[in-house]
Amino acid sequence: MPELPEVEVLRRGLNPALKGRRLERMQVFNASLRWPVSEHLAQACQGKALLEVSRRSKYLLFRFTSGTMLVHLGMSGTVQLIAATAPLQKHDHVQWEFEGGQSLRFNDPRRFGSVLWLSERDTAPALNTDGDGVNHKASAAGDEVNHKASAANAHSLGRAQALLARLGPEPFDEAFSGEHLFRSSRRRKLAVKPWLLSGEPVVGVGNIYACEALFRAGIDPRRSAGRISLRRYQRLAQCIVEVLDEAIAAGGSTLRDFVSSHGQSGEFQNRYTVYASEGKACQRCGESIKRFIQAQRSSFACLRCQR
DNA sequence: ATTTGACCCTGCATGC
DNA sequence: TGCATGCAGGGTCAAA
Repeated sequence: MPELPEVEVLRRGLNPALKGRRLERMQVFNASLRWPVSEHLAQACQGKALLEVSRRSKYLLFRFTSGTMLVHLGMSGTVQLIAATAPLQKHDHVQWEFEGGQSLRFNDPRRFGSVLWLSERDTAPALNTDGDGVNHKASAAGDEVNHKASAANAHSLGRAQALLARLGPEPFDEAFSGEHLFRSSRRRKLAVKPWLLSGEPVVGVGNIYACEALFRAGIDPRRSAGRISLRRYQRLAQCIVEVLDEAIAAGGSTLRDFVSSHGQSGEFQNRYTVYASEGKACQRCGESIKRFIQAQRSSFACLRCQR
């Protein structure tokens, strides 16, 4: 479901409702997500005030006074504001009850999502993931009963840090530009579309918006990243920002199940030019839109307009 | 060092 | 109606 625009729409909906409120209780109904939800997570954030909901890439970051909770929605995850007493739905896995009766629920049929914790100490500085990973492997190998719980906790902690440490620039940051795309792509043979999806040159761009941005920029998704000119990358960078901006303004894309924190559907799916449009006429030239597979993902393009 | 393909899991649409 | 198949917005990981 969620690429950057959808996650950003959620973030914007959550802040007015939850910012500044104390978290009274966190309940885990099903801990088996992408990684097990740490048993210590609830204990770490309960009773703390939520300072702000922010976003990095496709991760929602709930900044508490004591640390940060990271929520990733995977393919099918949603978070919804709801009354704490509302009946549980199928695939509701986690609930956070805030003061004043406002609650947030995490629902995810496919369970590709994750809920992880970063303690205050590790939140701000420390991008020192190397030493971290080694330590946790060592302690997990030791595996005494006494240390089991803390090792599991430390592991999920290192996990969150590692996820954030590897990310490329945000598309709306100054660090992101055509020059950046051009420089970081030299000698890369990988096709430009899977390269964009890798999160290395830019984060938050998923399958839909990669297809749409490449169409706007007139670039064939199959072209090697290293064989695209600076001029064309400048255009692409601009198109990526444009597409994401427009999608956020439209409330995101609702293909199956995406809804905002208040249950609103997005509208951007009505403005796709190529995504999910196989066989339709290209809006620019009338040629039939083609679908093909790259890195196990569907790509859509007009092969006359995109070179 | 890059790049690939298998895999994580459920739900839905399609065709037989 | 049931059943098998293929597909889906995310990402990790081992192996080539």
